[in-house]
Amino acid sequence: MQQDPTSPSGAPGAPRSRSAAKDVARLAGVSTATVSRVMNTPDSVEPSTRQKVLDAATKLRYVPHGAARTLRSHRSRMVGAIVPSFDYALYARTTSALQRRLAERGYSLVLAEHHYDLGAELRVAGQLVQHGVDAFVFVGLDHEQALFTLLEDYGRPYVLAWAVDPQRRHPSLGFDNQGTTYAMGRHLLELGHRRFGLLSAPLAGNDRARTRGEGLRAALNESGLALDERCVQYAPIALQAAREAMHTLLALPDPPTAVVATNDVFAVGAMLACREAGVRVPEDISITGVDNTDLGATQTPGLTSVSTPIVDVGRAAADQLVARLEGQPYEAFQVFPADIVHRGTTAPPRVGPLKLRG
Amino acid sequence: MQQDPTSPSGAPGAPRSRSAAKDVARLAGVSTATVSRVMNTPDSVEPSTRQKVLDAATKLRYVPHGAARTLRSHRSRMVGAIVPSFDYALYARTTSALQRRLAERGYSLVLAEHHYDLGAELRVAGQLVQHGVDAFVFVGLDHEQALFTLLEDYGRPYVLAWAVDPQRRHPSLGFDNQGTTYAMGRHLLELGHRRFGLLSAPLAGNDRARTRGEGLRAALNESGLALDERCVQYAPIALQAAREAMHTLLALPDPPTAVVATNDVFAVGAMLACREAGVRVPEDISITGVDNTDLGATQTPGLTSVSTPIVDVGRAAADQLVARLEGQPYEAFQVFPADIVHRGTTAPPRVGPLKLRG
DNA sequence: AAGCGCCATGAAATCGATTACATGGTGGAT
DNA sequence: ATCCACCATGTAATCGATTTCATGGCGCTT
Repeated sequence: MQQDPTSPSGAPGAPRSRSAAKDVARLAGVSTATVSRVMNTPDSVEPSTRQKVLDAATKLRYVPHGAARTLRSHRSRMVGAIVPSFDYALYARTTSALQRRLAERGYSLVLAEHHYDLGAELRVAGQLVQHGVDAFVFVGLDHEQALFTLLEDYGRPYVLAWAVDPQRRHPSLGFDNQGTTYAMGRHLLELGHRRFGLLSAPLAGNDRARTRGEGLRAALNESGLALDERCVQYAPIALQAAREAMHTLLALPDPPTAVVATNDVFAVGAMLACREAGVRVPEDISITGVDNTDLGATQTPGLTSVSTPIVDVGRAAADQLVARLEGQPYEAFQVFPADIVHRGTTAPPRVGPLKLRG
Repeated sequence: MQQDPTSPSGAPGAPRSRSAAKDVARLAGVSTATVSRVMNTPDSVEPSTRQKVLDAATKLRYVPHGAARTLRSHRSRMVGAIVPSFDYALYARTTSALQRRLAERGYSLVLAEHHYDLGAELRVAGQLVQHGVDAFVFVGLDHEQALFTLLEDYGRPYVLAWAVDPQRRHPSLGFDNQGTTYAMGRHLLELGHRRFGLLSAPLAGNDRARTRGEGLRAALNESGLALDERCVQYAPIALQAAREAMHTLLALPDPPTAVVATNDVFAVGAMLACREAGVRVPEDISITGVDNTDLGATQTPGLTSVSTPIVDVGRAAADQLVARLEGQPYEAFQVFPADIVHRGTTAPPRVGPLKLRG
């Protein structure tokens, strides 16, 4: 099905006479300045004139030329969000909330991924600055210094989401990542667990993973316990990688009785590995996640997890950036609560040794 | 935590002296025309001159002004994708593949949702056209006629993804949606099922749901069977809605022995309902999904589903649009295979009546 | 050595809106 | 009745790059 590039299929090659402000001005018998005023500050123009302009604009199906507008006014009404990955349901939900809120306020969302590569994040941000994006949302606290330099050079407001900067150097909206796994650690300690595993994303450039790991360690330290480093596994955020990591843990001579995963994907991957190995959850081993996704909630048994306020974060990010772009007051730092959701994957530790199938 | 709008936190108010082409030109001792040529058609300028310009650009950290470039050249290097929802993992994966491929070719992705509202889709597309987006990806075949008019008026290439237009009026990349459920129907018929349920998204504006429903009906018709309309449930794409719809089906005096869901979310929602009602899958009832998501694959038992080639679709969409924007030949229509993935949710029908718990 | 054409480069018009400044008219104050 | 202020509107400069067109220089041909 080779298609000739000049074929009319899909859309014709040339704009079929896009009408510009001057066309509207001519038809309405006013100047382009007045057309512009009608579009931007309607109150500043006489109602009868305004109506003439609006009628003309409708008749000509006039749509302002965004690039021209941006060039002159230095505002594009586009907000960029650069997230690690669309593929993890969490980012998708935040992004969805963000986009919805922005759209309500007349802004568009430009979205990009960096696949956990902060260098890529910087490059993409540069591209978006070039496209004239007005403001940015980034995920987490870890970023290249050059990213902040870029944003300051170009005067672009930004907000970090999903975590709150303890030093308050950057506006940030999120929740207590460390608290999520700390709470899980406490819960499991109270159930009687003493030997823990940790399933984490690679730490480089990922403060969420790092602080979540620290949460568990903090809980253990409080009880005079420490994490055996052989029980710590790092893997990219994917079901299969988590599954393999869990198999490694299960193959240990003395496997943990409780495994804390820093997100639900890892936890579900771990459950998969347990199923394959014939290890029962929670009777033989307890597993917990973070983020409270449908993926975890629908497992058998349902995954005990922490509900993170990701929709609030998305909405708040939109609100903050729009407020800043429009010179309104705003809350630079906001912390939303994250609550543990008890389901069926935790129980007191098994007594006696773990028997693997096969 | 009120923040003064003029506060320096986050980013300073004004661009810290962005340098423009004329600055680079001055430093390199050339004209702005030459700077432009270095950026766009490097081969057309003397290597020594080119190097001087590049050095100057680096020194001044010159970044071309996208809006100015778009205004003059009528190209923004932005591609828009308007999907029903980010929240469904499928769209996220396609979008991810799309973005990655576009980024490789120097294009950015502008993303928006329409929440299954074709009017909203049209409005958002209008906004993006206004922002100067060069080309568009839409999901499915059902769209407002005005959308196509808009795109033609402004000469914007577009491609429909996730389905292939049987009349070939619009460039489209996808797979055989009807075939997915047809295959499931055949499979279940061969297992001996005669009484079917259908769990579907609302049909309005959703050709994927419609054709998937038709696939099952076609399979049944071939065997001289018909779908009992009381066994057809429509629900928004959400776990809870699907769960409730399934409870309705189970409460029927004569419930189906096999339920075909038009996507994995519905199927998993149905599995949830079965668990709650004490109905065993697949012994008491068979359930199938479409899209082969992790959500379905990790259930117990694993959901039998159809693997849809969504990553291929995303990549192909990027390739086609870039080719068209750059005047290269392209494939206007592409069909990718979708394969059934057998897991554990189908079995021959139970003999004897279904007993509900509680 | 003269002439021709090509290539690299510069000057200036241009894209389409916003906006600073200018202007004319209207209403209110005195 | 006069003057001032203000408001609605128009005129024209401007944003920053691309692109058309013009030009000068160089090499090649004969």
